[in-house]
Formats: sequence, C-alpha cells, structure tokens
Amino acid sequence: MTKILQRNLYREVADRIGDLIEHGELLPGERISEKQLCERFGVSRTPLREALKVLATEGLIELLPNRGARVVRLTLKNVKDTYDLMAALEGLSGELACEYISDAEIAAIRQLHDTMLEHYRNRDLMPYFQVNRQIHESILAASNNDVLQEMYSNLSQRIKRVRYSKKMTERYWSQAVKDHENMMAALEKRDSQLLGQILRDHLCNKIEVATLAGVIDTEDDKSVANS
Amino acid sequence: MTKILQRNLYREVADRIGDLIEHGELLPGERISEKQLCERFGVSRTPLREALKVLATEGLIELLPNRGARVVRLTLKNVKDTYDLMAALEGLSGELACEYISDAEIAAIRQLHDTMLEHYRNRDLMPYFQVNRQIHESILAASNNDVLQEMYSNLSQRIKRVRYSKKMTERYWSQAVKDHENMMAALEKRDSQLLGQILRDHLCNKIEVATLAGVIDTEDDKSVANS
DNA sequence: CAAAGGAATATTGAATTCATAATTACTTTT
DNA sequence: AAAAGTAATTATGAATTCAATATTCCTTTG
Repeated sequence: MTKILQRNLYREVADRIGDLIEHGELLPGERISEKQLCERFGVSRTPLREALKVLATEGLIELLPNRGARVVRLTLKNVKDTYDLMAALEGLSGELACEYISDAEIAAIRQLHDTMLEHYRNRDLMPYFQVNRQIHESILAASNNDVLQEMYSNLSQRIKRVRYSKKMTERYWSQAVKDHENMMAALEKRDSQLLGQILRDHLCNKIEVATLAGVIDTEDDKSVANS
Repeated sequence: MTKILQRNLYREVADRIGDLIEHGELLPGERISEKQLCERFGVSRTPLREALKVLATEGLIELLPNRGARVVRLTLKNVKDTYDLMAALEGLSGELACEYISDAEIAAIRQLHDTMLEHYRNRDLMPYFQVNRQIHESILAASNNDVLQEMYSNLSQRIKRVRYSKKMTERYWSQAVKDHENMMAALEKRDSQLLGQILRDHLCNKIEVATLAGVIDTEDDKSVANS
C-alpha cells in the first residue's frame, strides 16, 4: 500500500512484484491483474507494464499476448534444470576463485566455515543455512566474474520460492558438511580443478526429487504453500 | 523503414534493435535516440521503451536514468568473463547430452563432424565455422535443459558482435580440430565426465586476448569496425 | 435445462499527452 | 574571447487516453 515515489520506477516496481512472488502473495498460474498492482503501488500502467516485461525476461513471470501475465509455474524438470545449471556455475566460481582469491579472503571464508561447523554441531538449521549461503556467496564474489554473478543471481531468484524448503536428513546433512571440509581444503590449496569438481558435485547443488515433490507448483491455479 | 504491424510489438522492436546492435548500426557508447528509432520502426515510444528495458535486462544495452540508453561497451574483461561462463555451460551441456542423447542424434552429429573435417582439409573457414556451430548447438539441444539453452543463447547474443571475428592460425585451427575428434569420441562412448572436461577446456571457448584486442570496443564513443 | 449466441463489461496493447530533467544555444560579464 | 549564467529547446519519465481483444453475463433456442 506504500506509495512508490522513487526514480527508476519500473525497476522498483519489478523488485516489489518479485517480492510478492517470492512470498507467495502472487501464486503461480494465477492471472496478474495490472489494475490491482497499479493501485497497490500507486503507479500508472506504463511503468508497471515495463516491469512485467522485465520480469518476463528474467524468467519470473510469463506474458500471454492479450491475456495478461502470470507467475511461472515451477515444474520439477524446470527446477532440476536450474539446479544443474547452478551447480555448473558454482563449479566455475570455485575454479576462478582459486585463481584470484587473496589470503585475507580465504581466511574470512575459513572463519565462516568454522562458524558453520559450530552451527552443525548444535543442529541450528537456520543459522547453518545462513552461513552456508555466505560461504558460497564469498566464493562467487572471489571469482571476479561479473557476468557469472549476474547469471547466478538471476537463477537464484527464480527458484527462491522452493529453495530453502528442503528437509535435512542427518545423513544428507553430514555429507554436506564433509563436502564443505573438502571445499575448504581445496580452496586453501588453491586447487582450482578440485574445488570446481567438488562444487559441481556438491550435495546442495543436486536436487533431491523426493524433498522437492511437496513444494513444486501443482497443476491447479492455486499453488501449495511455499514458505 | 519497414513498418511493424505484428502483435507483441515490444518483442519485435527489441529483436530489431538487437539486429542493429549486432550489425554495428548502433555503436557502443553512442546515445540511442528514442525518437529516431520510433520513426524508423513506425511505433510509438511506449513499446519502444518497453523494448529498451528488456534489452537492458538482457545485457545488450544500458539505461542511464534521465540520460537515455546506449549499447553496452564490450570490454576485454567483460568478453573474457562471458567466454569463461559459456565454456562452463558448454561443459554442462556435454555432460547432460551424454545422459540423454539418442543413437540417431549421435549419428547426426557424427555426420556434421565429418563434414567439418572436410571443410578443415579444404581450409574453407566460413563453412567450417558454420558446421562447427551446428555441432555445438546439437549438443546443447541434446542436453535437454531449457534453462541452460536460454542462458547460453543470451550470452551468445551479447558477444555476437565480436565472436566470429577471430583469426585462425594454423596451429590454433588444428588444435581445435583435435579437440573435436576427442569430443566426438567421448560422445560416442557417452562419457559425460570426459566430454564435459573437453568442452570446458575446448580451445574455441578460451578467449585469445591477442586475437580480440582489435575488435574490443574502444574508449571513445565511435567503436571500431566490427563486421 | 444445457448449449449456443450475442451484447455488455473489463482488460490489454499502444498512442498521445503532460511533467520534469538534461542539453543546447544564447546572453552577459569579466 | 573565454567563462559563467540563463533562457530555449529537446529528451526522458510517467500518466492518461484511445483502440482492439477477451471475458463475463445474459438472452435465446433446441
């Protein structure tokens, strides 16, 4: 309901629609009413429609000519494809990071790594996820490849809705931690090939069909809960 | 000058502006005049501005608030980053292709491969490039990953301007052909790890700084020729 | 009562209009 | 004549208006 009065209106609107999608206020398959969103954001249809076109390009919504916009339905295949792609990108980020990363940056990641282990020992799932994400983001940042970061960020956006709803079994979790031990070792040796390989195969980058079955968008217009 | 009268106007306009960029009619750094393009395409500013926003999202142009749009300047780093990324994507496409490709599809690629060798023997550069591209596209298609294909296509678009202006030295060319021999063998064995590795390291995916120095966008507004 | 047809309504697509910021051209001053 | 300041012009940003396509709701017909 808060009125937007910033410059780059279309980008602002696009971001806010993105938030609505992420938080499940706009459901997959459901028609997106331009009028409704205009009123909600307090803008005219011009910047709103620009935002819709941008979001369609980013792959978050799809535009049906003369029949409005709707949130993209995340099929199992779609999510699997995205995971595969993100794994490849993470692999590349690891390879490049080894070439460019400074000792200080490695030390910072080592810090994060140890913190994460602490959270694992305490079985603090949410803090674990948080620090885990920070580690991967740090490696990505160290890759020194802007295009890579942009692409990864876009893919991340697309599946945010379903990503962190994974359930962690004990076996799964301990394997993920082992992967991270190996990652850390490879990074400290600056072994780009090895780190690349580990990240490409890293458990978190491999989709677990079973764990996702429950959060994938269903056939009918109303999606299941996806918090 | 041909008037556009199709539906999905903004997409049509975006594609045509993309063509103008590719063919060097719009130069990097140069300000893009909305009025001029509107007159050229015979459309109003509304769909044109939508197209500009989409092209900015696709990374072909950049929008400066209140100061218009301009074609993205391809720096050496930018192109290198894109190449690295595309190499990783090709690697993934190879891995996935090995899992999904049919015997018939392999046979088709073998055909292309042999044709390409013929062009190499005759030193027919352009036909060689053409068939070479077809091979890579076939593998990409066989990967059965739509998200991957979409992203590859976007990256490809971004650097089309400078991509096929590479000069081929004899040494470079013969190595590229050797790579292809190995690719073909890995594919026929459906050795996903091997094919992935080969494609990631494939010569054509590694930027040759020297060969690109001449075609990269320069500092001044007028770019060098890029045909 | 179900299905088909057709007006009424609502929604989208695109042009136009209005407001505001940037650029250019023209003075004025030193 | 060069620099600075100011008016005129132009370009961009966003709202509004107009046109065309879908959708809804009601009537008609079998």
